[in-house]
Amino acid sequence: MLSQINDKAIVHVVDDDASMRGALEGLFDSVGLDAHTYATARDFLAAGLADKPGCIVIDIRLPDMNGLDFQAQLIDIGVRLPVVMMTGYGDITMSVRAMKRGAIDFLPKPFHDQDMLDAVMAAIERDRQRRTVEGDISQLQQRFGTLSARELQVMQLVTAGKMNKQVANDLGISEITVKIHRGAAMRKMGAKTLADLVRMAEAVKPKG
Amino acid sequence: MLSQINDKAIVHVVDDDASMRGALEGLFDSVGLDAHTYATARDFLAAGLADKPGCIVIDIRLPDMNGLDFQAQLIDIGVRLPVVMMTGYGDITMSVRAMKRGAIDFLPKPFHDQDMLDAVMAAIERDRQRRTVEGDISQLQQRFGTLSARELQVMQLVTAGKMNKQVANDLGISEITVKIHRGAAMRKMGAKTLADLVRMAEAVKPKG
DNA sequence: GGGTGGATCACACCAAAGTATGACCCGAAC
DNA sequence: GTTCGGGTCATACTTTGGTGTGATCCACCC
Repeated sequence: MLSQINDKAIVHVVDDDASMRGALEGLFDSVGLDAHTYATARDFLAAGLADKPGCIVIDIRLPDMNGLDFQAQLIDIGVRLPVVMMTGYGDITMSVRAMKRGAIDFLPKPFHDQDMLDAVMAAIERDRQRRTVEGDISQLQQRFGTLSARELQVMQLVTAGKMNKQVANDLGISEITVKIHRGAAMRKMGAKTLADLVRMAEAVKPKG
Repeated sequence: MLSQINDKAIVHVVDDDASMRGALEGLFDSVGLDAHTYATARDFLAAGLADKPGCIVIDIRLPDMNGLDFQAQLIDIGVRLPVVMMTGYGDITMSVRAMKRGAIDFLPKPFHDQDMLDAVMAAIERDRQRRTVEGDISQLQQRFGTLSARELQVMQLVTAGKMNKQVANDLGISEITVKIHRGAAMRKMGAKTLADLVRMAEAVKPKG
């Protein structure tokens, strides 16, 4: 799970045109990128590699599904791989829709190899950064998971700025018990100071 | 400065076509939006309204400047108004470039009135949200400005999790002096608790 | 030259935080 | 039924935090 961050990035190419698949595979190989190709959206999903680091290059015209719909579906099912769209017959409306949904680039065919490489490199970099940030947060969330119900309550009130006695009052328990839970929360979270704990609480909160 | 947040949003329309300017002005008026129109990029800049809330609708073809270059220039000179591009002859490459630079939408002419209104409404909302967030931060930064050099140093070390005696050691002063600066910083920043102060420090830091 | 504000520090005192020891209750798991 | 973890609490103690009073020094400004 955490090792994914160090996995080598994979470039997934989804295009019904076999010659294009071959050309792109050769292009990515030539710069040392690991490329997987698929003729259909279904093939990509069946491969089960959607959680690994990398990005996905999608042609607008696919046998089983419109490329834009595929992009939307990926978002729906939680696949966060950055998308590079390409097409031979697209129009402005399509490109704008893809970009609004967060596509890294939208390349009309024929494109220059370098443009595709630039887009893919940017996509991989974005994916890497996202995984780094989310990895840190999931690590924190994991630690949060080790907190007991009481410890979590106490921690929330403490990081909100309340004093031990206020927390005790709010929870209907004694101050000494609050201190115990507070200390336990600090230990479990790996926070050496209250400032650390506050930052941890802030980092996890906005996520959801 | 802060009152801008409550100012009414202005929709700036930059298009060399007088009939289009008139049509858009009528469209925006019809939904209660305050519209200003300009024939050239220069005219817009001369109006000096770039800091007020709102958004800007730009035609790709302008007399004095390409619309994409205008968009890039706005970014360069720090105008953060959300951009809606429109064009009668654009291609995919243009639309992608505009979207990569953060345009809200890119509408080929002729467009449906509703599409333009949707884009402008989304642009105004984004502008509003940005101003809200940045307003909060600038308010904090203003308070930071009232801190003396020592108070700022102490606050930074304190929010980093150091104890008063550690801060005293780091700065080569006595602990009692640290307490005084610390208390002054709390008062000036309007922080009732250390947790508040930590959050303020966090909110200002990532901005830069 | 007197006023202002920043920085420094001491002394004293109280409030709050943090820790250790020991204890009890309870439910779930073995 | 015994063990284990969570939750509860008390007593006692030390360390930090926070405030007030009073004071000195210095730079700057009118």
